[in-house]
Amino acid sequence: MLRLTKKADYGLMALKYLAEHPETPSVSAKDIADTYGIPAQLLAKVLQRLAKVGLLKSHAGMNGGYGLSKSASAITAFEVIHAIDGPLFITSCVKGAKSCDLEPNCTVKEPLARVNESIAEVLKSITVYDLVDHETASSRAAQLRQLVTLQLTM
Amino acid sequence: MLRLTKKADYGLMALKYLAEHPETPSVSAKDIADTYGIPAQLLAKVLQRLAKVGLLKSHAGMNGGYGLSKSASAITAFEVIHAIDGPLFITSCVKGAKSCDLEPNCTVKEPLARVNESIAEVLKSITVYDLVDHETASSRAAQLRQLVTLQLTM
DNA sequence: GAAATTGCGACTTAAGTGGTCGTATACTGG
DNA sequence: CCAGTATACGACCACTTAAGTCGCAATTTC
Repeated sequence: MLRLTKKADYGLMALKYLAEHPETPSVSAKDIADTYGIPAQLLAKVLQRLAKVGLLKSHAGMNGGYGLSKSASAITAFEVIHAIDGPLFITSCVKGAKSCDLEPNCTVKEPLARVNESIAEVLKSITVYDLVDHETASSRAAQLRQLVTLQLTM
Repeated sequence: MLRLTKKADYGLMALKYLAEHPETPSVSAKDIADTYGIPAQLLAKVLQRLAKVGLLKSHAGMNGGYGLSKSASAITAFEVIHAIDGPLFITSCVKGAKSCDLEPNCTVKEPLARVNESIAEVLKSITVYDLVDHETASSRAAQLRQLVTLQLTM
């Protein structure tokens, strides 16, 4: 399967929304949730986590809400996903510190760790800015160039 | 999270095992399961799926079992994962044909589809042969070179 | 002080994964 | 041709995780 959680989706959508509306300094979770038709309370929790790790700045009270705490181009998809879903491991055995408990030779783990790295680098190369629709060939090319560089220095 | 299922892990481990033991033309699911201490019946089902899509050839009866149906270097991790876990989608909304039902602007979907592509290419660049431990710098370099090429032609 | 909004924990429900069981089928060797 | 070994396959259960809800406290604005 290898899929993102909906929470991560929601988080990315919200960040994209904020990046697209720089004129409004603070948008409430409810406003964003209504825009996309997603559960407000669930989105609220997602945004709270993003605020907790410093990707968003929050403001309680009337006309409060959330705003990007830094430039959209400085926020990577990796940061967002990591903040919401925790560290990503492609292999199911490697969880935190404890390695494959009973199986001495989960021999596939080590090679797949490198695949994991590659995927992480891909996600690190995508920023919230990239999600916004200035889908030009140039931005795409720059993105790929960066990816290649990262792969080679891995 | 973004993790593989254990079934996929098992499948890759089994294929690696078969690649490491070319002298035995046919190995039973039970033998492989015992080697790694994984549930035999579960592995059996995994291998049955791999046989069904043609990655393995199976042989019932005494001294029966499974064998690679083609060279280890011709079997990609992508094929294996796809056969076991089905198509991989990084976004949770895009499932099969039906797109985001109620949400008209799941605006993140399209950019992430490209990320999905990249990940698929990474997995396609890893073969069962690569999983076997001839962990030399040269094989690693070749692998990266291939990856870069794929990314650039995406 | 009332309304709006974040912050946070507990809870419920739905879905997916991991694993087991039973049975049918196919092949091998004595 | 029979017994043993193995694949093939569907149904089923248990457990974990994800999705979503509820309730309440704290904070800010008007």
